[in-house]
Amino acid sequence: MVQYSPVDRTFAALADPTRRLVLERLGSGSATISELAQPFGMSLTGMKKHVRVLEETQLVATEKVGRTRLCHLGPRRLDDVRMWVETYRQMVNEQLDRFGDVLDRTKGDRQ
Amino acid sequence: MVQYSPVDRTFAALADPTRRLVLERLGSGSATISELAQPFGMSLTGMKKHVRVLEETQLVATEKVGRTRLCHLGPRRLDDVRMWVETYRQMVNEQLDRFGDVLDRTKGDRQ
DNA sequence: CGAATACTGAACCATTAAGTTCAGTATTGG
DNA sequence: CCAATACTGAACTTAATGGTTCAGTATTCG
Repeated sequence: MVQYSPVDRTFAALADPTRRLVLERLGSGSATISELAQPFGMSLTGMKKHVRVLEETQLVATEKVGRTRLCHLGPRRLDDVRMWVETYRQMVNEQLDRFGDVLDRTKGDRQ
Repeated sequence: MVQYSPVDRTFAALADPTRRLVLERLGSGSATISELAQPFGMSLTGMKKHVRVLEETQLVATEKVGRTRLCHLGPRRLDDVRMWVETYRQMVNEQLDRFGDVLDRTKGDRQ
C-alpha cells in the first residue's frame, strides 16, 4: 500500500459529510465541541474525534478556553486539493478534445 | 451517522493516492486492468477493486474488449467537488477579514 | 484442440473509521 | 465547598477499506 500524504488525508477528511458541515458551521464563527455536536445529536466524544481529524489536516484550529474548547477554521487553504482538481479538469478536457477528433474522423459530421 | 452522497463518495475515491495516480495515467489514454496494475506491482484483483470504486463515482468508464477491460476517464467532471472547495475558500477569506476587524477592535467576545 | 492470457468472484485478513458508553478531570457558579 | 458543566481518554462495537490468494471463465494464438 502507498503511504498517506497530507493531500490524501485532506480528501479523506472532506469525504465525511459531518465534517464538511462542521467546516461550514465554523465559517460563520467559532464554536465549542458541544455546540458543534448538538445539531447532529452526536456525543461530545464523537464530535471530538471529528474535530481531531480536522485539526490534523489543519482545517480547524482549537484552543482550550476554561472548560470549553473553542474551534475555528484553521490555516489550511486547500490549495493542493484545488490544484489537483483543476489539473484533473484540464486533463478531462484534453481527453474530450481527443475524443472529439476521433468522432470527427470516424463519423465525418458534427453533433 | 449521515448517509453518503455522491460528493462524499467522490472525495473518498480521491483520497486514495493509487486511485488518483490511475486517473492521471488515464489522462494520457485508456489502459487495461493489467496495464494499470503493473506500475503498482499490485494484483489484478486489487486494481480491479480500485477501478470499480472509480466507476461507481463515474470518474472512470470501462468496456470489455476481448479478454481485456479497457478503462478510460468517465463523464464525471468534479463540478460539485470544485464548487465545495471554492465555497470553502471564500468562507475562509471572510473569516480572515472578520478576524482583521476583531483585531482592530482590540478585544472581542465571540459572536 | 490446447495452452497461455486476462480478467473475475469469493473468501479471507489486517487496519482504520465512526460511533458508542463509561469513568474520569478541570472549571464554574451558587 | 459542592454540584453541575464541558470536555477527555480508554475500551469496545460495527462496518468499510485495501489488499491478498485461489479457483474459476472467456479469449486468443500456435
